[in-house]
Amino acid sequence: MKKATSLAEENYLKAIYKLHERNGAMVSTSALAESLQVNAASVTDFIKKMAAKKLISYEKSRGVMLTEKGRLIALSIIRKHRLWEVWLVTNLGFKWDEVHEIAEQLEHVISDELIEQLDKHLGYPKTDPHGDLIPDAKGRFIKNSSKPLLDCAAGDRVKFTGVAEHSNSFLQYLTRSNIKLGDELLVESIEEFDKSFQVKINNKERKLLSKEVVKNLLVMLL
Amino acid sequence: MKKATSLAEENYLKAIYKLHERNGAMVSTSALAESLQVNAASVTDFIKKMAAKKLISYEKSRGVMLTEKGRLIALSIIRKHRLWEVWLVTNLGFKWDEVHEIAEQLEHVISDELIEQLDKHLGYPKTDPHGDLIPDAKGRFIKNSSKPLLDCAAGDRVKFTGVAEHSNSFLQYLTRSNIKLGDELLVESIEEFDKSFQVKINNKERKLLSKEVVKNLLVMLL
DNA sequence: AAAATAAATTAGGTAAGCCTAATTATGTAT
DNA sequence: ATACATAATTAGGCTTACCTAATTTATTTT
Repeated sequence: MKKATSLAEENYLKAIYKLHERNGAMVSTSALAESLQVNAASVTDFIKKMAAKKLISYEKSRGVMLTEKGRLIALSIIRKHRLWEVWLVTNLGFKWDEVHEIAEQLEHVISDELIEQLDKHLGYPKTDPHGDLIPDAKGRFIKNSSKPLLDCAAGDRVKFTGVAEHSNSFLQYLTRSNIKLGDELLVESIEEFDKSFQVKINNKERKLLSKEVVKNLLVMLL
Repeated sequence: MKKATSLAEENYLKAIYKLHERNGAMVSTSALAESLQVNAASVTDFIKKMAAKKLISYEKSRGVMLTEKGRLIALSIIRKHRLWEVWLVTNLGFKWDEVHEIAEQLEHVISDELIEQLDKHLGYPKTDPHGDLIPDAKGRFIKNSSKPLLDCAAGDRVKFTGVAEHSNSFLQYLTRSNIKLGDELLVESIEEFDKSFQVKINNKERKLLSKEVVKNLLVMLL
């Protein structure tokens, strides 16, 4: 029951995975430093050690990428994080904007048996409370075809399936606006000037959503 | 959300609490070293720092005791550990001999809100899967009057409420012997020579239990 | 292309929590 | 009370993961 990967390594791997997912290609020292809230010099230090362990590949002054080994560990952390989030929301009654910090701690608990039992207990969920996909035990996703609402056209009927922005302020804005995962949205019109969207939610309320909002709402065409 | 008490401190506090509970009075450096599986010199080092933080009182070469502050932290860790064990057994289907290591990790997750929600979710259990009492959020126990079966007399009818020994081998022995928490035990006879007990379980099976076993079975008179 | 700016790296340090080896206290037996 | 054994402490080191300051490398701007 010895720890193969330290807490810090797990956090670096997760951060690299997420930064790569957002921006593609190599992840820079400064991006990592910003994301992990540590000094860039510490990052340089640390990534050298991780490269020596073959968790990442590192091109000096150019950035890092996950190796397959590193990618699988990152995905297992993400899997744990998202399963715990599901549990916190569905079993303990937390709100979607309250679970991140707690899941950040729970994700580091080590026990394959635990996480498989948790998965089973939750009924093998495919997504977390923010609509993010949950990889399986082998790091595989069931990809879906969601895209930003911003990319939709007037007249489109879509289902709200996830968020591209996970800040509490955005999640709380959606909660206050009574927009929930799974809601049906009808794009009634798009304002040319500022790309704000007039939408009808669940065939009931009408709402005006700013470009900043529609950019961060992920939807699937119905 | 900064950590007031480090992981190591939490483990020292818990170990001191448990050693004190078992042996009373001051806890020695060597007992702590043995319990935590670290070198005695490391313990001396560490307890000096903890004493400086007023988590324990330390009398050089004599041992340590928890301060009220330290005791409350120790109890909060024990509370978390036991609540998680209840969850692992009742919700995830683990056996009573499979939960300790996982709970050792979960007990360090920090969130008062989480632990109170968990407590509620579990229906405010008073004991963990081994019959150990769960302190409330303020560190208070509802004391019960259990004692070792060894202290009982022939003819006593008792309920099996807990174990004094938590090793997996003992727990597994009980499982194999089909003796579970809550079972009713009738002491039919006691062998004078070796203090082995002939008991009848739930008014059905007869079993012979060695002194080593009856010493570690905690029971309440019915 | 040179100069200016930004990003990354190197060098040298720190704190936490552990270690071994050497020394000092304490408790026990004679 | 002295000698012996055991327990505790001190001294000096190590590793992990961070830091600051100085330097080097890469990217822009002029």
